[in-house]
Amino acid sequence: MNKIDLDDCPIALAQKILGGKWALRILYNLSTGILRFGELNRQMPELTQATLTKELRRLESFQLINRKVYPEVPPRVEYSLAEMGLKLLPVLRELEIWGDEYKKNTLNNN
Amino acid sequence: MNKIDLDDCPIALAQKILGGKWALRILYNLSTGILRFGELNRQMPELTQATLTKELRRLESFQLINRKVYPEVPPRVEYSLAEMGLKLLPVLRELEIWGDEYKKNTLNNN
DNA sequence: CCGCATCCCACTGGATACTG
DNA sequence: CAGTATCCAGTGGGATGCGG
Repeated sequence: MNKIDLDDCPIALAQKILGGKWALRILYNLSTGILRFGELNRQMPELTQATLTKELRRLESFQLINRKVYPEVPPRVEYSLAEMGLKLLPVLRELEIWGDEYKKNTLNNN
Repeated sequence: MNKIDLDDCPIALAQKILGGKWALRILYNLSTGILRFGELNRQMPELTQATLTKELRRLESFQLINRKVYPEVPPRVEYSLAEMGLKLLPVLRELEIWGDEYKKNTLNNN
């Protein structure tokens, strides 16, 4: 039933995958390079481990990020952008520009 | 408390404003030009009048779209992109490209 | 250190009916 | 035609505690 949307509208697909509250933030953080779980969490202290884990798994299932586990003790897990995640960089850049501009334009209004 | 995010991270701001389930779809439809309420609704039959109204009001409050009411009978209301909405066009274009690409790359995998 | 399981709440957004 | 009003369900995401 929602296959119709996804076929017709790439934006609907994008919204479905990138929607959520954290997806873009996570990808944005990863755009600077590989990060470990704890590092990601420290850059976004507002979300809990549980939520971060869920989001990472979701993004992984959509093949936007890679998850590399090192069989060590203590464990180490590194996240990085996968191919489709890398292709999202132009979007993130434009979005960043827009967000900055928006803040400037609404400083006096809000 | 979330002012911290908004100051630090333009992406968080963008996600807050553009999040939702329909924001990007609506803006995407309006990117082709001015549309009346009914036309918008026809292009997205999956959402109800009530939901569409709410989203339009929200986007208007963020100054992404303009709402022009014609004092006629039957009433006519036209929606168009406002300044900050127009500045979102590059994002929408990149997102569209990405969505199309994503579909291609996942045809055999899904 | 990294993450899973469980529980739970708030809020988004949908259904439906009515109106100028 | 373009809404409002009301009510309600689903789910996204947070809190907490345990485990390898």
